[in-house]
Amino acid sequence: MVQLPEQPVTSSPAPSAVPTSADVARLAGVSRATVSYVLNNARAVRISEPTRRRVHEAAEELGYVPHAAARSLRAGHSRMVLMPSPNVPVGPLYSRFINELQWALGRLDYTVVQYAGMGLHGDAAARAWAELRPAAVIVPGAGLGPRGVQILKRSGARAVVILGPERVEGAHTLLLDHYGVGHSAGVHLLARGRRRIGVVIPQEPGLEYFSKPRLEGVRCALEDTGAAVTELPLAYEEEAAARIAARWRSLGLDAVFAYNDEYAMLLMRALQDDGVGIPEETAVVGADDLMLGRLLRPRLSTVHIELPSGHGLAELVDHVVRDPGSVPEAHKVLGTRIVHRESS
Amino acid sequence: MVQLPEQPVTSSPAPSAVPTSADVARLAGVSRATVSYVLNNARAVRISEPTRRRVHEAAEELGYVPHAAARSLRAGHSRMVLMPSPNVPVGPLYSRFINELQWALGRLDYTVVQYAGMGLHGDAAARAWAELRPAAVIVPGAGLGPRGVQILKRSGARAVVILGPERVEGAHTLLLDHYGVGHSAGVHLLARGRRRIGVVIPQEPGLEYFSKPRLEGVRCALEDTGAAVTELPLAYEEEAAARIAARWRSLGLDAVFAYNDEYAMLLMRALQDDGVGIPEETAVVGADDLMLGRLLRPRLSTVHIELPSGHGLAELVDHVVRDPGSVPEAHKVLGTRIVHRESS
DNA sequence: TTGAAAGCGGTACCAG
DNA sequence: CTGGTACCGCTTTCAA
Repeated sequence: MVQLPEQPVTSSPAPSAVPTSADVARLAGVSRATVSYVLNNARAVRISEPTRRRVHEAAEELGYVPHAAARSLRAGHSRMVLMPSPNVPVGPLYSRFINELQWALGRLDYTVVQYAGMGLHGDAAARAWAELRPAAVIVPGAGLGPRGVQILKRSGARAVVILGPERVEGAHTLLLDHYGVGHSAGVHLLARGRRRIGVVIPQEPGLEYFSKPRLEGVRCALEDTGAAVTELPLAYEEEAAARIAARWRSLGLDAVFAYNDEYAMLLMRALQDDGVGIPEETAVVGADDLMLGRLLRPRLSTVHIELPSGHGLAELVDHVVRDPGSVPEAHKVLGTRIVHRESS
Repeated sequence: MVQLPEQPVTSSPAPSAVPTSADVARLAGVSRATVSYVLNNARAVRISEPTRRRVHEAAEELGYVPHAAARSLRAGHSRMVLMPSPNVPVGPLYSRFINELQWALGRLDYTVVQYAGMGLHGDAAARAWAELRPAAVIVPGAGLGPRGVQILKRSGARAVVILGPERVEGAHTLLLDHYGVGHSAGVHLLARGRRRIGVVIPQEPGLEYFSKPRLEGVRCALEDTGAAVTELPLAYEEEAAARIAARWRSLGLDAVFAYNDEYAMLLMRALQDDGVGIPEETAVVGADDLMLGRLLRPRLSTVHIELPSGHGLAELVDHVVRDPGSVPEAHKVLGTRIVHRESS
């Protein structure tokens, strides 16, 4: 057997070439199989201590890092949980939830990956996600239909969990009850004796998925009560708020549901600057129960939203991955409750 | 040639098995090579129109989605940009920047992936990222040293860009000048005639990477001026702020730099509730130039931070990926400037 | 205890 | 114009 001089025997490794397990094997003087056994602590097979050491040293010296794609290709499955990142600005409430979820999934040994889809919609997006062959997909918001779910399932996703406004065939849905948010606010304002209620509609694109059901919830709460709803389009800018405030008295409203606490702060400030008394003249209710609501004067009444715990969702995902069908398309509804402070 | 009855000829496809390009080929009655050519619009090869149609139909019928791992394994490289997601709560400023960056990279045909590392630190984290063989890595914050950079580079990353407080050997660094944020605030308060300056230190874990350099910046600005700094540890809770406010006059401070606008709002509210005059008795300066600062009364002075445009950073990444070395370890410093309003 | 070899799913070269 | 085939890097039987 002739030794081909692929590389000079000097210790300088091939420059700018990514080391593979074969390189490690060569350097350690063993086979690739042995390298795999050692680095994965294979329990089914016993490798002598000197060999283990040589392999580890070789791996260390070369700076070897296994290739995840090759591994999961061979394994036929991965432990990746894919979460398309919403391309709308998300609030602090939601990002805390995401953080918690990621942490909990990490503890269950999943690799959580947020995927920036940029503008892909519906089935095209689903196809792009499916290319990564994730074990599970967690989709926030609307935009994924039954077809998309099927694409994901057919390409190996064991769990598809949707955090959205409505049930989707084939997926486990956690209903985010934005309708209920508006409903709570409406009921509350009604109980406080208000009858002409404004509802802020954010003009920022991407928020309509949330704002429309919230509006609908208010509408529904007021049905057959003699109270009326007025839509108030509002961009998140001081000037826009000032314009609304300037014509406030002509609107003749005695209450406003401001979509969330941040828009509530924006509008409340503009109203106060124009001398509108809160809550005497106009009651204000926000949503999300952020810290800033407690810091306003008067303190802001708000709709507290009970997101599922990231921990709980992580366990749901894990259950479904391990045994799809064991959890029966559980679509839970999430709680909302009014927090009455001083602004209403 | 005998036709083996692998499947009954009924249209029901193999259940619960992920279709591969081989399945598509079989169904279309062509070879895998042809399938690949058709689905990738290979320009070097001309495939007859009828064949193309058959392949597309077969792919459609099976719900075929290519396997990204297999593809990039074969190709030897990917167009993935990996961005470890910071496990500290990020503000709206930063998340807007991230969004913009993801969008811009998407336009350049990169697949942006945010990776939740959960608790992995330094080299271990770098190794976990390297397993995915990304074309580029964008690391926010500190925590990645030269060794980690080398691990990434050795495993094929063409670009490593760090958004952090200090230069790291081997990586392209964009210095986020938190030191400068504090410095701007200090200089401003000094110019307004303040001499005894408090600096809020958030107690939330993970924020020390930002708060320490900001504090240092204030310290440095006051050096040899006879002015003095007092550290004010503060958790993001009303009670904590109230406790500080209660002993405020005993602290004898005439100004405070509140880390950012949110902490500024928290503290300012507590001070006002205790009757401390702002800015007469105590000047308050925040940072980040958030909308909420403009909504406070008095309006909040703040340090505006000039983040790089996501677009610009995306182009930097792209340049480095296409020709590493063409961009000389560019470490740019980001601008800060004071926005003087009413609270100081 | 270790090594040889067969694939996982795609791509791209080379023949036909 | 299309089919055969050799890889990419890794795991995992099966033999030695």
